[in-house]
Amino acid sequence: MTTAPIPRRAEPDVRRQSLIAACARVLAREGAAGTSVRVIAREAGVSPGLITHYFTGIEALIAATYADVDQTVRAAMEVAVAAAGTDPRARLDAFVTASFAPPIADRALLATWIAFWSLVSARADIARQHDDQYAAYRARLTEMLDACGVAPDRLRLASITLAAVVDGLWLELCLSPGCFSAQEAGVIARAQIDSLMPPPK
Amino acid sequence: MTTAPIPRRAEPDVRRQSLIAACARVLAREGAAGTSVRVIAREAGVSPGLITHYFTGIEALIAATYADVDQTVRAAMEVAVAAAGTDPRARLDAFVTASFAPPIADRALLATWIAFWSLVSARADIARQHDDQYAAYRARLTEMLDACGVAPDRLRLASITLAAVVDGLWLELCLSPGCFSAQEAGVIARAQIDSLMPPPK
DNA sequence: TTTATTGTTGTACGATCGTGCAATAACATG
DNA sequence: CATGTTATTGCACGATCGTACAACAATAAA
Repeated sequence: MTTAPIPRRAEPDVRRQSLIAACARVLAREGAAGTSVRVIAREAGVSPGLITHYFTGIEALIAATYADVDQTVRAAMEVAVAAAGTDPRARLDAFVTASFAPPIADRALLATWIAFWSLVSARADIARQHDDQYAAYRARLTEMLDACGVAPDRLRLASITLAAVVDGLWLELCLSPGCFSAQEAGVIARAQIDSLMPPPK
Repeated sequence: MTTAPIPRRAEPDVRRQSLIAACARVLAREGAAGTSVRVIAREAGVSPGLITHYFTGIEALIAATYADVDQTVRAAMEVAVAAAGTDPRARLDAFVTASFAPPIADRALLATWIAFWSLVSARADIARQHDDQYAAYRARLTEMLDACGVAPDRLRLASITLAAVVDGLWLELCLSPGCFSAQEAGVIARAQIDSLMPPPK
């Protein structure tokens, strides 16, 4: 978890990434209320001024952190899907199962998500970023449901349904880990997929 | 939405409630980042010191606001259920349908929810309050599923499933209102209930 | 080695934060 | 009207906030 010490003078991309990682760590540890420029800078081992140098402000840093987390999640998902082989149903199962396992079901990730959500209501550009990322997520689900033979006129509601189930389970799994297990969440989500499948002929 | 002007000296319960309402309004308008003691006080038309007089701190006020919102939601739910008559399935349908209509599906409510969630990771007492309130919510769902004849050994997963679907739909409906409609959410949730029902004999 | 470039530091600024506390004002009781 | 109670105010305090900017330091080019 601890990052390797970064040389005093780092390449912009490396430093940028280290600031994003530090922001995610602070959000997870302190919560959104305790996340400030100075705390993040200390966490990253740099001076506070450097954050202003790389980002317009702290909200831009949170937005960038959210985008980064989103990309991490997406990559982990695709790895799980690729490992499941070529059967469309097996790939869809792997997709939802991965949603409840590390590194996706993680308190640190949730903290970033929540901090980002808290900006959606007040800032239009953040709201659009959320719309875009969520649309891409549902589009991916739609693709996989289509490959499983779900009828085209049912695709829209089916993807919304599956996204809602997975999100609801993921959220509660992170917020109240003692309530039910990741295994149970997987069972529920796969049963949900069953009920969305076209009837066998 | 605007509250009637409160007499300079109010009964403690009335004043307390007006501070909670002001906190909810500020959370909805400014987001969690812009919610401070002074802003809430100005919104409520009182001096900043009064908030310290009624609450231990701003986090206690947010926790109280969350508890109040939870109670409002619960009351609205029960009204909808009672209006649905005595048929268990009709009552359950009314329960989930009400989740996607005002005053439950509301941006102001969501803002309070998110602000509260952002405190869960960092504060143990807040985490327990969340656990308790969510357990009560699922217990109510379990009751209604039981009344519909769901087998006892399926009750646990069934209630978790339905709670996840409703939560996921509610969350996305509030965050991205343009993505799908409340009517569509209702259709999805009722279809979910269908698939949880015991097979007709 | 000298020069140019630029990542990085450190600090200072004004604003706002949450909180504590004495003073004030409204109401109940006599 | 006088008196006690308490809701409420208004301000001051120290801390922390986000940001700006001049100085510094590390690297590449000449």
